[in-house]
Amino acid sequence: MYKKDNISMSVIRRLPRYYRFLQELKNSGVTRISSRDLAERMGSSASQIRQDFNCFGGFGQQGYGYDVGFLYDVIGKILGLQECHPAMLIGIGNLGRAVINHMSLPSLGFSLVALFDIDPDVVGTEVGGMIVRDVATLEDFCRDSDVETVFLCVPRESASQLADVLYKGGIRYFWNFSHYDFATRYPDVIVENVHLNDSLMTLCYRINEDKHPSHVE
Amino acid sequence: MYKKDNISMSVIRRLPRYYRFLQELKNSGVTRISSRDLAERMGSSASQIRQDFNCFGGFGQQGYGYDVGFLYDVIGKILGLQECHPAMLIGIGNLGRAVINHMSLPSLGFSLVALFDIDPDVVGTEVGGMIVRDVATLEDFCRDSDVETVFLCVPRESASQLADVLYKGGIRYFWNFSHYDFATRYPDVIVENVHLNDSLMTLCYRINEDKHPSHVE
DNA sequence: GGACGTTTGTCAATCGTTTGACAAAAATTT
DNA sequence: AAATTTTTGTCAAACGATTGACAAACGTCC
Repeated sequence: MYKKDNISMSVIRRLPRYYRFLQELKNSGVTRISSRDLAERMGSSASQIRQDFNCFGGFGQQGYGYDVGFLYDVIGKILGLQECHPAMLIGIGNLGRAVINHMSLPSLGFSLVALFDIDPDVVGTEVGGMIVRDVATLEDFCRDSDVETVFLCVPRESASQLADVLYKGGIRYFWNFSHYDFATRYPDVIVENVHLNDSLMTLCYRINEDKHPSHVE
Repeated sequence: MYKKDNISMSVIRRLPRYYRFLQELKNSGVTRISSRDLAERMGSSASQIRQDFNCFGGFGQQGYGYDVGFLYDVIGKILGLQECHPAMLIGIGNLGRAVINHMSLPSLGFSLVALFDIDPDVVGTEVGGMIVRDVATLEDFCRDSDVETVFLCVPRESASQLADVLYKGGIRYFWNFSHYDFATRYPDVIVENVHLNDSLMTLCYRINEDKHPSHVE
């Protein structure tokens, strides 16, 4: 597949949203869509949509538009969702369980191969068809497996304690819910942060802005 | 407080991160910091930090830098975290429970005043010191209360069913974990989305990119 | 208190992203 | 089959964000 040299993060972060909208269209039986139509539905611009898709080559046809099913598949391929990156998840609290039980990881390019927790009451129990391991065995597990991805569903302090073990164990890909900053500490890791606090603070700002226009107090 | 006319979202979304780093500095007893120091710790640039802060007025002092405690407080004020926006949360699953039990909402500008779920086994139970209400009573609750904010921890389908009830009930601020798109459907609402799927797909892309440089398959 | 080093606040330059415009290509209509 | 309409792919312009540079202000040292 053709691919522009430098795809910007802005484009990449829009791909999952395109994917979602195309899935919807597909499910509701729509087989073709123009950039203008799609832009209207998504609240973006036709120009941007065409620009984005053309980073990876021309998938459309003049006078016709884009084939919904084809485009959906193409974006899935670009994102690499057919892959199956083995991942481990640490922290079997509510958040960890939400990920384990309510996300379709295989359709997102991952498969969970191990769960860890520190709580003796949780270690040894079954969650999502797997037995939760003791986080004390994490180092061994990292050494003996080829897993490179971790979903980190623990508080900041736990994350800071685990960081070195994970890095030394060869983990390079982090889906990080903690407030621990991996990217600044390890130069060669790839981190995707989900900071619920940050998101909520941003909402707070925007609400205040909405209620008291043009003045910060 | 002074404030530039148009603060860009890029700046706003960096504020919570500044806030977090400043809190750390404060906790470890650091009382002053220069933009250069802070930039180094955060992996950003001194120039950007100064530019960002100066959107809201000059909080630093030449030859000295920034007072950590003061700056921390100022950013808290800018974000409006001293506010206490009443919010309701819908969807008492793992995700909802994670928010209820593990986030310090009062320090993020919110307070939970009502919980809703659709599951008869959950309705009536106590979670986080509150009794879970039946989502069937949502419409009444919206009418009788002045809550304008909802934390939506339900799947897409439930969100689409609730959307109109919420909007008609006067809800205008959404912290949205579902894949339902409020912003494109209601013009005058403020939505802060947390899309776990999108985040994970992005990680998948970046992993593939890392493993097979410069070629998408 | 004067000289020197530090660091901010700010402006301009650079860089990246989004938007607008239009030729070329395909579909559709007549 | 020619004319018209639709729509892409792409290039350039406009816009927005980040970086770099430097004067002015302050702190520190002697």
